[in-house]
Amino acid sequence: MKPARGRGAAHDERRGAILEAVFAIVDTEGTHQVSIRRVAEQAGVSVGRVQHYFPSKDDLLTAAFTAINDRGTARVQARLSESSPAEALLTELIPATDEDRRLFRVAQAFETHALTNPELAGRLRQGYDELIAVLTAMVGDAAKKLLALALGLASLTLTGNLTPEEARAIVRSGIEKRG
Amino acid sequence: MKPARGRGAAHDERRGAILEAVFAIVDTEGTHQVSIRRVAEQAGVSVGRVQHYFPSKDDLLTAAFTAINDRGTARVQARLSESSPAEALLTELIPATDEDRRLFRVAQAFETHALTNPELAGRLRQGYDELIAVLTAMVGDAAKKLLALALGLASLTLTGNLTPEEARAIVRSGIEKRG
DNA sequence: GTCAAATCAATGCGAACGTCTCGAAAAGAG
DNA sequence: CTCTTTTCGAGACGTTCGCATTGATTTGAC
Repeated sequence: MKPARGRGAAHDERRGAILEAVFAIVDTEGTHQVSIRRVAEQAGVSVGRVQHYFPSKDDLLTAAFTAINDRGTARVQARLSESSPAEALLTELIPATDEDRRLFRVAQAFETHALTNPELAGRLRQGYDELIAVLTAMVGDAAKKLLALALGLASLTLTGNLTPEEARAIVRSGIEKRG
Repeated sequence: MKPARGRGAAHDERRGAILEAVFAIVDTEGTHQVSIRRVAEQAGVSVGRVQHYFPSKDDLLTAAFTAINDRGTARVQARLSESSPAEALLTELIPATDEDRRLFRVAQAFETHALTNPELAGRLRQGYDELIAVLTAMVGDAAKKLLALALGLASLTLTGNLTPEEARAIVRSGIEKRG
């Protein structure tokens, strides 16, 4: 019936593989190149399978946006038990490895996309609000300022104007001055 | 001959009108909706005219990117003669009016687009480097930090997590602490 | 005036697009 | 086993895309 679907795991696996293909395309070729056919080709599956798991292109893009958002918040949540939470949290917002760069580039692409989509815009804003709330509990009124600093540093790191090391050093200096 | 083109002014005027149509579409519907036909419709001209002024879609998008970049730097340059240049410069990086929001949304869209286009990426990086150089002459080593702060605040303003007033107040506080 | 260049509307082409339908596998329930 | 449901590959549909071509009109140089 409803909860049948194979063994259950295969379902999520195949869904995830399709979303991975979306991320790969967005990262290397930009959101413009995302099409059902192109995604199917990248994932090495048929168009029919993509349509089965994501009935419309909008469903596909929305799911991809959600997955990226979840991955980002998971990344942040994983740092909340650290000894120095604020610093760990903020440095986690700076892309360091190539894999990080991929995640951030894709995230930025979807964030831009979300600005012209009311539903996604709402979720985007809510995600940042939650992050601000968590940070405020740690560092008080400086939360928004530190978050903005980290976001700006991440952006300048993606463009190549800053190295990840520079960016993280600046984040740390920002916390020390006004933790 | 070459420099003939009507009275000269008409040429640039019509070119500019087409680019304005691109901006309007990017702002309200996103970069995905930009097509030759859609731009022509938005501008109220024929497809042929658009093709005449911009032989390929890539030419059109590159010209739009350049125009947005120039508009942004012009905005910044206009502030360089102020009494308190650093603050004026940085607050100029925060969108306040609806017109500002439009400019920044379009700029962010093109910036994201540039991340997957080597040529545009180079120009984007160079633009920020020049801005960093100007700021460094004003406030020293704090330049990168302040620029990142302003960029992050602009981003959070676009998402609606901050009001322009909040953002500008935070920029000012950042300059005072470590001008 | 002549004439070449610039301008631009109209139209067609091939490709790619999102979506739908149909039927065949595959798999779990009974 | 049978049967129902899920899975999904193959193909066609109508639309829209970027781009090229064609020819008419306008324009400035002379």
